[in-house]
Amino acid sequence: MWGCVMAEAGKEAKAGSGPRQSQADRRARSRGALLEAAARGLSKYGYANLALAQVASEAGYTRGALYHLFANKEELALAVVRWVEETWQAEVGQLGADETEPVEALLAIARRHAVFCRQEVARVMLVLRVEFAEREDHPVGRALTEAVGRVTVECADLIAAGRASGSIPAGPPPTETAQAYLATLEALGIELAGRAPFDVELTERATRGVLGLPPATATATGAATATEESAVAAVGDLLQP
Amino acid sequence: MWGCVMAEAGKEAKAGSGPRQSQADRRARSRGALLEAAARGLSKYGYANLALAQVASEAGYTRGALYHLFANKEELALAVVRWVEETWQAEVGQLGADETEPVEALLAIARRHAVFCRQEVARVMLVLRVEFAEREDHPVGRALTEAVGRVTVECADLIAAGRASGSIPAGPPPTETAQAYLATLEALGIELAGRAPFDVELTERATRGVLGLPPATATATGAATATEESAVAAVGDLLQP
DNA sequence: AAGGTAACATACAGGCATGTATGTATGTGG
DNA sequence: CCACATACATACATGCCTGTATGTTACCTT
Repeated sequence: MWGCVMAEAGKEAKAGSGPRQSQADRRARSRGALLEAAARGLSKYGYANLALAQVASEAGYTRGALYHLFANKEELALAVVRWVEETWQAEVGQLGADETEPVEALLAIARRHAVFCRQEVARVMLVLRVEFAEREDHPVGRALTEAVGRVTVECADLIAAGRASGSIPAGPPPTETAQAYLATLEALGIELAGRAPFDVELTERATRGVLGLPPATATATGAATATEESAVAAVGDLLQP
Repeated sequence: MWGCVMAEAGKEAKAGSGPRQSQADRRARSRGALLEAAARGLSKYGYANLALAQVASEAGYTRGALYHLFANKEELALAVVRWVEETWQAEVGQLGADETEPVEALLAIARRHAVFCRQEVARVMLVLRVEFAEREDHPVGRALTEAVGRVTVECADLIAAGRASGSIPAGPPPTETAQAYLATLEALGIELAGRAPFDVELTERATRGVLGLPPATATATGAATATEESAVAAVGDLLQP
């Protein structure tokens, strides 16, 4: 939902479409441009190193606009976190409910996540999580741990269901396995971002390993990724660097 | 070599052993205590959020001592990076040369790395790498990319050798596979730190997956980890939190 | 034991970024 | 068309942290 707003919110959108525009439009455009610039800045420099003057500048504004749209630096970061979380949930996490088989859901999430990470904004969550992992006193840290906690529970449930149905072999407790699954996803997504098509391939390999599944046969892998690739191609177009 | 110095360099070491101590001893102790405090601080707060006053305070000194032992904040961080890298190489990476079989070397490295990560200082590399990944203009960023690059080459060579000998199945290029292998190690080490024994178990699972190996049989895993555990137990004692 | 030097502690100066207060232009409603 | 609110820009105040300069204590040499 936010994606479309963000996608068209660029530098030229400010003075481009016409001299007459409603206040709500101006506000939405400005907010979107600033959010996107903040997301890029956060993924590049992290929270502490992020200078709000540069964020506003890259969005085509000054700090005045930023402090008019967001209460402070913290609120800006929280808004970015919420936006990325919603986008991820809509583009990737949703598959957890769609697929009927838990194993297929977990593998589909893994593949889509790898594609999702081809956008540079995917780094935001990792960067902030690393920066605030040991600092849960900070509101941003709390928001992140809560967000990750929700996803972890979903994946743990999928793992437990898969084990109950026999499609996933036994192993460490579901929570720890889910944490390992998500950590692997995150790390590989970042590390191999843009190195298509190996990002998807290696992500699936690692995922299968964590879940205790044997390596996929060449034909099965090819078919699965091929069908996923086409369905997933549009994800990368939401935010083109 | 540095490890022993660091291990005995605590707050009480300053005034404990006796009023008479050589200048070199004082310098080494102070440097060690400051390095350890800096490593803890970096892993908790990152580089930008690290206040040198707090580092010095936690080590039992003031900023004056710190600036006497290290030229500036940057040099301090670089010293921490070098120290962690040397420690890792001695305790974990060395296995790459010891083991004769490439596969066994890679799996041994993975297991030992999981144990290595039970120390909180292991987070330092990840934290700094995330903070400086997109900023190679910074000397700390360069030092990190160089350090990671060296390890990546070693692992890529091991993977290539294993594939040549047939013990590792074919897959993505050795460099990308090595990157995925190391990223997985790093992420799981951090995420599962302290969750023994699942950290080792899940790390080995993910590693086998990345390399394209089938899941280890229960007996093989137990035996391997059992022998490793005993040989590796001492590693965690180098720096007890 | 006394001068000298190294190991620190304390005090001072400067920069950079956040947050706020004020000013200006553009849309909005009667 | 005019009062008003909203969207922004500019200017100011504040705080924290780095880096340096100076002072004090402990050790080393002869």
